[in-house]
Amino acid sequence: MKEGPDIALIGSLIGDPARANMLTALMGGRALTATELATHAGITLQTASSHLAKLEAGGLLTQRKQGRHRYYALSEDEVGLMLESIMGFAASRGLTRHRPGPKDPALRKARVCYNHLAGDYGVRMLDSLVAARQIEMTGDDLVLTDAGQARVEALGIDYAALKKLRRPICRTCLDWSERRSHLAGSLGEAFLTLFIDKGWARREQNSRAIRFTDTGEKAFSELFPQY
Amino acid sequence: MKEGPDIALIGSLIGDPARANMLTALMGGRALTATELATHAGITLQTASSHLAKLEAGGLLTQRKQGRHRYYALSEDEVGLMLESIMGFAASRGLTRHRPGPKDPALRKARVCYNHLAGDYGVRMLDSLVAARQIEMTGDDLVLTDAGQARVEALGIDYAALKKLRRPICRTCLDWSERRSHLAGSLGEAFLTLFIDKGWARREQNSRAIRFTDTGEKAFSELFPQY
DNA sequence: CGAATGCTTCGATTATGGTCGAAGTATGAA
DNA sequence: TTCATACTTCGACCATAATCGAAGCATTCG
Repeated sequence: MKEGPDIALIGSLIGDPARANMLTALMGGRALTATELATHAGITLQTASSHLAKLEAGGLLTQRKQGRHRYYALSEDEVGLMLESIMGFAASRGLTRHRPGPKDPALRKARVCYNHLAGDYGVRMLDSLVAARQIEMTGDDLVLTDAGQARVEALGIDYAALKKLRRPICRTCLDWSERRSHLAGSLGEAFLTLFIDKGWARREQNSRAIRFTDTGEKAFSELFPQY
Repeated sequence: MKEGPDIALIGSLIGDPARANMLTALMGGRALTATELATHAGITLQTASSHLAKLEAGGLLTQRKQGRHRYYALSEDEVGLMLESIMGFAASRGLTRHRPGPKDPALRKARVCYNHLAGDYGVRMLDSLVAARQIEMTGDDLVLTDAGQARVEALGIDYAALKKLRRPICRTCLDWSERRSHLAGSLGEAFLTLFIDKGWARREQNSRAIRFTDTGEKAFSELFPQY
């Protein structure tokens, strides 16, 4: 007669208002930091940390460590579907909810992320490289293909030198504004350096923004077309 | 920034182990009494009553008063779908659950329910009448059609006499074993009386069981074919 | 190397709510 | 009417867990 406690566990995870707000925020499909999620839930960072640990232990969330940030996202499509069905039923009996507002618009286009390009341009660059089969992306792992290596060398990047470094050449980095992956690692740094060296882009003062010149814009669009 | 609390409410309802066990038991699609649900949950009747009131207030359950019993069932298809998605996710990370065992086999086939036929035969009878468009069933309301009225009179039931009574002619009654509706009301009583008068069936001693004779079985199958 | 930021862990407080005993209500049976 | 069954309500107890302050760890920046 002993009934399994599993659906109760999932329910109780969703049942706390703070966690429910976090999950709702993550339903947008973008990864969020612990601090952001704490704000969404209206609780302190300590409490949020506890909740996030529970959600992760319950399999609802996955965590990506990114520098001193921790980005949380829904772990599987199934989690989203489950939440959607609950939200659908809940919506059918009352309360509506509103979407969180947009973010700072200035840095969304292009900015430096430690040492590589991030923002819309960063995401577009990686997307384009993957679409052109110059980088293979399986999950979070990036591998430069032979075609990619040739392309990189043709651009004047010293690939052999990159290989000698202990740092990974290709890494994914979760984008602050786009919340999708862009290219990090030594190759990502090399690309940004290239853009700046060529005079296509330059860093803003007292900001992480990257400003592309007109010729830079044009060259970037030719190098990394959008499909 | 105030996020709606609705999915948290639903989650917390599902999140309690006792309530989760009740909901799981109801996922079989059959209505269950408060006492049965208390047993499934492993709690006392008082506690179960409190839980059931909450689940009903949350819109997950509906209640049907039937004599001194209260039958509870999932309120909508959407509830079942929601629970199914949660169970699917929960199952994908661990515990399995087992189905509750079968019930007393003796009375399942046919028995008297106060004054009318219940059990498998009772359910089959109503199903057949509805399928033949002699009774229209909208929700819990039953209406005898013109064709149904003619059929009833052809069988020798005094429909005019039934109409004079204050009792409702057609009523649904939730079946103890089948947990689906069968025909109650004065017409239900008239049918059972007819079966007994014709010698097709008789009541068992000290039991609520109804035993059909061979000719009764045959006549019943002809009168109420299964589609 | 500090200093600052992002997050976790620990510990204590507090409150929500699950639980059951006892008593009360409603329905059916005798 | 009286008794039995099915269920609800009330009240009190108790355990779980949500919360936050303070301290600790990890990472980046200057």
